Amino acid sequence: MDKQNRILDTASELFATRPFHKVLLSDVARLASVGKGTLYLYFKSKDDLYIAVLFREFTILVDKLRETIAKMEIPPDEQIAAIISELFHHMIGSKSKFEILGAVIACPKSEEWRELRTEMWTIIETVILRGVEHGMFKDKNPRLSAQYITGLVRSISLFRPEGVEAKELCRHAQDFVLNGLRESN
Amino acid sequence: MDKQNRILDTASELFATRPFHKVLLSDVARLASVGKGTLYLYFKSKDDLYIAVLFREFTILVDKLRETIAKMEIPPDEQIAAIISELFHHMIGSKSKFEILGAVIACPKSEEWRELRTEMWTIIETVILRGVEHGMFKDKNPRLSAQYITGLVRSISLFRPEGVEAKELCRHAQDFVLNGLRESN
Amino acid sequence: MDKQNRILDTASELFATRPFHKVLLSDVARLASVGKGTLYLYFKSKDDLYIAVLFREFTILVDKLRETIAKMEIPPDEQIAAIISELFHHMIGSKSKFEILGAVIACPKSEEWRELRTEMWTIIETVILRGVEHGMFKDKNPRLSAQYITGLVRSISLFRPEGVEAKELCRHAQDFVLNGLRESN
Amino acid sequence: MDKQNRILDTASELFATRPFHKVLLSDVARLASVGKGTLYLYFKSKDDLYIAVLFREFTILVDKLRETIAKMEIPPDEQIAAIISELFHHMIGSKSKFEILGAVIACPKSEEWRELRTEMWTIIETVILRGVEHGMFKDKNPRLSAQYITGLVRSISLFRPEGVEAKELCRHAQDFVLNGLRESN
DNA sequence: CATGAATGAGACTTCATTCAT
DNA sequence: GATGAATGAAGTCTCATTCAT
Repeated sequence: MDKQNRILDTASELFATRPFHKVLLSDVARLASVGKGTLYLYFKSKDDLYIAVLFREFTILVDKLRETIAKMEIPPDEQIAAIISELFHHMIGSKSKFEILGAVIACPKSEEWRELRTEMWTIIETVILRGVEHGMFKDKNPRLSAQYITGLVRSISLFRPEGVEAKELCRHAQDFVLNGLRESN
Repeated sequence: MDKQNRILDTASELFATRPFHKVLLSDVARLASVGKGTLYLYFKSKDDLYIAVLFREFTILVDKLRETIAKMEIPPDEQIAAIISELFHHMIGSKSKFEILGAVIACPKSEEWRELRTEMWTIIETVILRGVEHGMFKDKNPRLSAQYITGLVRSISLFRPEGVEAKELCRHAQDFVLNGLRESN
Repeated sequence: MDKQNRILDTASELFATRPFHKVLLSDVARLASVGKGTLYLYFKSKDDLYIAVLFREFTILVDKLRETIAKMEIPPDEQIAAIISELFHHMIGSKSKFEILGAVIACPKSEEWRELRTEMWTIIETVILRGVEHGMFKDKNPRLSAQYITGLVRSISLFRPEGVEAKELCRHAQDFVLNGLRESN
Repeated sequence: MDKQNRILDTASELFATRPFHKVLLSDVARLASVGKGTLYLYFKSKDDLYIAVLFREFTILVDKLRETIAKMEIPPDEQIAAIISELFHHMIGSKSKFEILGAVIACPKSEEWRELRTEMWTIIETVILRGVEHGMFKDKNPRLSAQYITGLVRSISLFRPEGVEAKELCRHAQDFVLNGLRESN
């Protein structure tokens, strides 16, 4: 793997495990097996590296979501379920990503970021809208619902209750969301 | 006000506005109008102060929730709506709290913390359970639903979509949740 | 006991056990059971307290020596032996005093100090001189020999060799010194 | 000279001239013409630097002694005289070393230290033993006598009496010690 | 007299960043 | 491009000293 990616991987791991100011660039360099100066060949500063890490993490997630939707020709409710499953597993799959995605907040309001975040929600929103068109869902503001989904999944991924199987957890969330979306009466 | 609280207030304000390592203890001291050394009379270290701030912030929220429930003799669904409203306004009321509550994660798993988090969810859970008993809700795992609610509110508070009134935002979230909880057919 | 002496005792103990900058006035106050401000009623500063401690320690030693000589009407060589014994036991009696007496160096060259140190040596010198008058010793510079005695005792008190009885140690030193003093041929 | 030694030299100078807590690392850095952070590349802490300084100082002395003995094929009594002279001049040569050697006490009882101190005394002891073998000295415990010598020299180096030439001072000490060592009757 | 909460100057130390190799 | 020894600005924290009670 090239140096830039070795650095990103290492930094990703570290930023995920501890707060920003506890992540030392010397650690990043050592664990990535590069010289400390090398970091500065690829990233302007520690902040820059941090942003790059967050951006890559987030991009990966959005790409996954996009793929999930793209390759499935199935009804909207099943797609929502699939999205939730995807988000959920992405989160618990690498415990490390929690901190990072939680930190997204801290990110500057650069256009890039807004776009990426927006894209994530738009993907979900689109599915909901299809459901509404099919008369399957009823939602006056699908964009908000899209946000609910991400927030909700984040919550249970982060503070995963003990004694509940991942599968059951995921299923429960799917039911809750679909219930919330469905025309109730 | 006593010094300890002056310090907590100031620190709360600062930790909320900028990342941990950009918060200088000299600033905290100056803005709280106390000597730098005084901070150390009340808190062992910067980390300790940070944790104390988070804890107090969280405690305030849980207290509010507890009160909200206690003083209302109304049906469970309205209580849920009230809780969501409370959470939502608490969050957007002080933009400052976002960062802090988001950071709760970073907190050590001390008993205190687990208890407080658990209590918050238990308060919500209890209301849901009452709804289930009344035949109003249907929920196989109310604890999870409690978590959904907090996660969901967090999400829309943090990334509040433009062009949507707070009231409408809140209302939409209430509908979504109540829909999700209600026996759907 | 009055506060001033409680403070001196405590400080003496602490300054003896650790280097100056590791002795905290808050410790002194706590262990002496007085308020921190009280220290400043009796001593101008930390340095002042330190000097006072050293001075008292040293005064006690010189007083002891003076008494030892005064009450004995015995030959000079036995007096020298007695002095060595006195010094030796004073030192090992309170392990604590080592550090302090070693630190005498640091003391300002105030008259008081010079006088006290001089007096100690003069006491010993006088005994040697008597021995010389009796034809028992031969010494061209008894003041120096007096210094040898104190330095020599200090050395073996501080780095007391293992496996050697105190009594034997003392005896050996006495022999060495007396040998050194005696007209050798 | 390499940076580590520049730092040690500077620190040696400063620690010798003033008490520990009056030695500022910023001064050390400035006088050694290195950055403040550089100090920490070579020494873990201020304490560590201090210990390193003491150790080097002491090592130099012991090396000198060793050389003194090694290159002389002369009778034991002259060797003792040479040792005393060496110790004496080393001490008064750099007034600075007093404080340092006095502080040896404070040093942790690490093996290194014990060994070095032991070696110093062993060097002297060995010479005395040779004297005993030659029937020139009589000493039941040469190790103790070795300690006397160092303590005694320290004493007169530190509190050097006024009006006495260095040469005479040294000579007197040599006589005293040799007298003490010689079979007296 | 006695106290100890409060102070703040300034110490030690860290770590992002640079630059000669 | 790659390195890591060197840097020094700036942070956290300590502790002698003060002063209102």
